[in-house]
Amino acid sequence: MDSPFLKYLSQTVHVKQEHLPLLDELISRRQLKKNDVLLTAGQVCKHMFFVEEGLLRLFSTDENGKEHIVQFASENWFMSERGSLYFGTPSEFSIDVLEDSQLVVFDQEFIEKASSISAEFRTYNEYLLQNHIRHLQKRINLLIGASAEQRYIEFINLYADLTLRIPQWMIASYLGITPESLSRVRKGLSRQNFK
Amino acid sequence: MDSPFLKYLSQTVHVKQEHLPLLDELISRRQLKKNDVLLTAGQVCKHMFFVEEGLLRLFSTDENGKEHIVQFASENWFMSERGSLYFGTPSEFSIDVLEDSQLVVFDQEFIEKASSISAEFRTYNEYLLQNHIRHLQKRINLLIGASAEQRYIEFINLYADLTLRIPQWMIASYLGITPESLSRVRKGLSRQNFK
DNA sequence: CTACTGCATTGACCTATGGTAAGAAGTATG
DNA sequence: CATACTTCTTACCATAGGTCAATGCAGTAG
Repeated sequence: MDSPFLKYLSQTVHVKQEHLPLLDELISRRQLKKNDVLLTAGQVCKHMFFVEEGLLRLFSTDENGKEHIVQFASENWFMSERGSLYFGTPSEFSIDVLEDSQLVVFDQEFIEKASSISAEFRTYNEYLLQNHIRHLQKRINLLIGASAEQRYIEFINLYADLTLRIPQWMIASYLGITPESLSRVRKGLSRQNFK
Repeated sequence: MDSPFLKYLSQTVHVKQEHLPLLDELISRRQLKKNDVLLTAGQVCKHMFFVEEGLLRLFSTDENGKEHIVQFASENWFMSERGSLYFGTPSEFSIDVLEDSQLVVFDQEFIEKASSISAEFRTYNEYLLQNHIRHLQKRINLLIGASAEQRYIEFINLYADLTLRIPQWMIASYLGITPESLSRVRKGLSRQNFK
């Protein structure tokens, strides 16, 4: 009964003990394998996921079939295509599984119910939205103003743990460059005794 | 009494008539001139602005003194550095005035009070956050996956009105390219009979 | 009218990053 | 163990976009 999600709700979201069982009733869990697909572009996203264990990615596929990674989510992160979930419109993005994963699954209705049950949950949900905006804005600022090398350095500072779990070509995709370019960037950094 | 802001609250946010005077009491207005500065990077952002008339921009300045524009706001748009406003941390970004403007000014406390006075306001505020995220994500997707030309075409489709009011070098800055490059992109498009 | 200022354009040249192809190393699979 | 696959790297060339400098063209202050 002491799942990572309940622990997170209790310790991080500060949901009161008495409310935990009420929320626990409303969620379900899924066990997924590497390469499983959770959302395909064109579908409406009906769920939000909380990663208890594993790793997910949110990405788009362009007209040439190239994938562009918008977001990763590992342990204790939420993942969804919020635009599609909230507005009920088809998603431009897909979500799939990079490592065998254990997920908590819920929907928009859960968020509303949980917000009315627990004021702390409501507050935390707004915190998540605000934080997400801050993060995306910072990333845009890097994309319009910084070199591939600077962006890579930012990435490994921010996601040191993920850097080891994610193949480099996916990091390149997240940074908006090709795997070959990232390889060259890394070579350049290693020549400068970086790391 | 029929200010653009109250009209917006009533018609777009769907705040009830009886709540309008309560909210109106809590705001103030400012009249600003082109080039006035509303927020300087390094300061904590204390306000959110609603543009009744005029045009604002949110931008960063990099170590070489180059400006990178993150966002514009014209009539009936809200502008703030939400990260700094919500978290109380110093802003990486600045806000200034591109055209003589009339603004409604309020703070985070207003948002909370207004949310408790008017359920419609609370709902709309969450809508704004969700919409902002959707918009930023889309922009990131373009920055990591699309050419300067594609991004420019997206921009003028989305902001046809602004395209005429904003100097091209600022549009270039928003797109993450130089003014010279934008000029060449435009030349290329005109050769293809674009527009 | 003249001078000044800011913006857009253009050309010549340069640099960062992309495209392609190949090989090396590691890892999964039968 | 053998094979196939994925990832990473490297080399070579191509290209988008950056840099710098010059020009032209308003708008506007004197």
